[in-house]
Amino acid sequence: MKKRRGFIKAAILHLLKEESMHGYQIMKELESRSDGLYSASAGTVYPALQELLEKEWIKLESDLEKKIYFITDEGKERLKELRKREEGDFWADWKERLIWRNSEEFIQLKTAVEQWEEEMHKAMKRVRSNPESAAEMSAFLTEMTERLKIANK
Amino acid sequence: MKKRRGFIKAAILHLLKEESMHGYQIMKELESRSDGLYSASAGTVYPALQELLEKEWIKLESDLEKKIYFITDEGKERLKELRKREEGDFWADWKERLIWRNSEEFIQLKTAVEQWEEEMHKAMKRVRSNPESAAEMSAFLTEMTERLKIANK
DNA sequence: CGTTATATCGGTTAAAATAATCGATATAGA
DNA sequence: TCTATATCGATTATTTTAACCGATATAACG
Repeated sequence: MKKRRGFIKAAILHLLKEESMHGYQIMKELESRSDGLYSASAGTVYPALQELLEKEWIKLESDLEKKIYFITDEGKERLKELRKREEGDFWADWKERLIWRNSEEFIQLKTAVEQWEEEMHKAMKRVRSNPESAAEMSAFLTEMTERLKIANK
Repeated sequence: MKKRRGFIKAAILHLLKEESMHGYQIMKELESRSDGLYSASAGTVYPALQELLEKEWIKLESDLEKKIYFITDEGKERLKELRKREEGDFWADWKERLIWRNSEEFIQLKTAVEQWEEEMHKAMKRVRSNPESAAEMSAFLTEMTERLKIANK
């Protein structure tokens, strides 16, 4: 479950499989399990809870002032299907991804890629209005590709 | 009108503004106006004609064995709106784009970009599984970006 | 005041869906 | 062979969608 879409709903199902919880508790638990690397926003959790309710994968315990959510049998089945599709430990894998995404190395790399792409965009525009520069650009990219190939070995 | 979607329909409207035509004639005219750089496929033209008919931007002349399409007043209005949005000569601009896209320079550049992107994809996977190499990758990209900035001046 | 608890909003981003186009193929008539 | 019409499924590019983010709000309790 590496994709952004649906991840929070999967995470909620995992948590509720362990024990019933308040929405706020879910938010806090996600933050806790990520060692603070992820702050779940209410804007993410509550709509996800709403959708899981509509699907009846989770339900609310009755007659309480505070909303406690629990997982249904249908929700457990869905979760089982998710587990089939993904190997490894859900939480550990997630944390590993978060650690990477919050690392200094990743942040620098991301910035470098963005800057590169911006400059590439300008270069493509330049080539479009000045086609003579295309050959130079091809040569440059070919050289860079070769260097990267060596590094990729 | 640089986008792929809708271009053929705009081109058909332009042609029919000049004179009524058969579908096949439209195909041939497009090929002719591009000096053979573009071969309009029937798979493109006939569905486009069908859609323009449904919108009643064009109509069929009546009682003929062979289908001759002509532009309606509504079609002329739509064409006028298109003209407002784009400066320059429709056909000349198109041909210029085709010449560029069929040029040796463009083809080489496109290949170079594709190969670069493929190698970048591998590099990103490598970094993901070996985060120590991220700093090296960032440095590489930063160097490339600087070189490209100089060329973009 | 901070924490627990619930909720909504609009903008951004990433993913999904859509459909235009391509290229191949077919039929028919001269 | 050329003129003329049409369809198909895969690929590609574009558009649409909606999940998520971050901000904000309300309320109750200690």
